[in-house]
Amino acid sequence: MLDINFVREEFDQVRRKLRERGFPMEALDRFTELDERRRALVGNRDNLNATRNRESQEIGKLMKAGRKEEAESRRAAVRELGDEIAKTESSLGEIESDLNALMVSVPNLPHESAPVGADESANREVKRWGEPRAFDFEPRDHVDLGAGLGILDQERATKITGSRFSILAGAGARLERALINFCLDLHTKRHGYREMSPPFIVNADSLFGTGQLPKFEEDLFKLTDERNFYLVPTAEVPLTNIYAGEILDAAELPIHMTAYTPCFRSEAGSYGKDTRGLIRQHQFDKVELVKIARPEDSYDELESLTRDAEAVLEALGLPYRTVLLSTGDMGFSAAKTYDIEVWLPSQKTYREISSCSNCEAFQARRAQIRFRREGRSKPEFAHTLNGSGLAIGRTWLAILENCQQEDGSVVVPEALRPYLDGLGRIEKGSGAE
RNA sequence: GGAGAAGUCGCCUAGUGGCUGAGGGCGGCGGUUUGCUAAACCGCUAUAGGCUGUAAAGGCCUAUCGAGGGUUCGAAUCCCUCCUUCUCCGCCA
Repeated sequence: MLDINFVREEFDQVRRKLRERGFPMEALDRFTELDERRRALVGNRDNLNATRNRESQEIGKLMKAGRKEEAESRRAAVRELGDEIAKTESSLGEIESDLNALMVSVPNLPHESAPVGADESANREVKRWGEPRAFDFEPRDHVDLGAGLGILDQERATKITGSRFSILAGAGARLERALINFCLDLHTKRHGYREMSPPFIVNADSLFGTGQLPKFEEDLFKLTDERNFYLVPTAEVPLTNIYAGEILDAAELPIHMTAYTPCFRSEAGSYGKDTRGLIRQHQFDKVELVKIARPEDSYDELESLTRDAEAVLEALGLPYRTVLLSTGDMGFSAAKTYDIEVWLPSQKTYREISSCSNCEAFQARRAQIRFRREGRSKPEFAHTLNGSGLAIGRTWLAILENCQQEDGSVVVPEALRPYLDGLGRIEKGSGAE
């Protein structure tokens, strides 16, 4: 959510930046009118309340003094005042809910450094690491490799649940678990993040806080439970909301957290996209990085968070590139986003494996995450950041594809072997134990 | 799942309809005193919104006693619903 005072005072700038993002301008047109009417009604209501408070107190005094008739005669007038307050209150309620609906649907403003453009074609590559391997045979994709090794079973998963679910088996399942532990160890031991194990089910308030609700409900799995519970679409939601509604001490910042969770996404509207393999699943694992930082530090924190995610790929020896997303390609809550894309030999292209964003105060304002500087200053909204470090499913398939051998086996990256009892190569039968 | 108790300004607590538009204590901040500490004493002590105003500030008003409704001229206080926590029983990884 944007600061309403900022929207009012810098309306032209807000319009320009939202246009760069592709936000429909018509939606903004009602802002000024709603905002002005709201303030007028609030003033009105407050004055009426003040009068009523005074009158009621008078009545109290009269009662105490035993002047019952006088009190009684005043009572009727105050009752009418009450009706007027109720009327004002109800028109104010309508305006506020309209204004709130507008404010809540407006995406974050892009940072100045984000390339202006309508879609991913305007993204700017900022880094490339590693050389895509030159194969002396035709590389297979991870579906062929995984099925061939008996470590990936999509058909049976479809039987159990449906499409876009999968079963990892034997060494495939162990590889997934190894990747989770590897990522967590790297981020906790080397990068200084605190490991958290949050709920995998969250309430609607939490999803509102990070920006998934109310606009993107169709992307979520909602429980039929009468409580408004949802499966987590990413650990960003529970982690960022840990400090919702709190005022932190400045000395506590920055907070660096990491967590492994499964992620559940309904992938509504993505039918026909990436239907083959593990690229786009309804359930996938992810190790997430979340930071809560002081505003003046948040862009440095974004750089280091992105570095922390890149470090995973470097440790695994997987070639990647990092792109700075354009204004039109960024997510709802982000002010600036780097996507990290891993090289996939089967597709001969880089595919997203991590997305690292600075949300500035956008989420903090929704979730009321504040901090107080030393001394007695007013609480300020913190900045929140998040990034994948990494998406485990996509890392799993990237390893299969990049480390495949002509015979269909897969050489395990050195860094991962301690997590697999020294297993150096996944070949047929190697995961049977 | 059943039975009971409770949720007040960072913490503890007073408060059963109108000097509570929330009192006290602790903690914190500022000050007085002091060779230095300590003690003592004095003052301050939340968040949000509106109006006004400014170099900053300040001033006035409103709302907030777990949340939301209701009764009333007036609700921390009475009524209803919900949430959370605690205790006991049952079940359970």
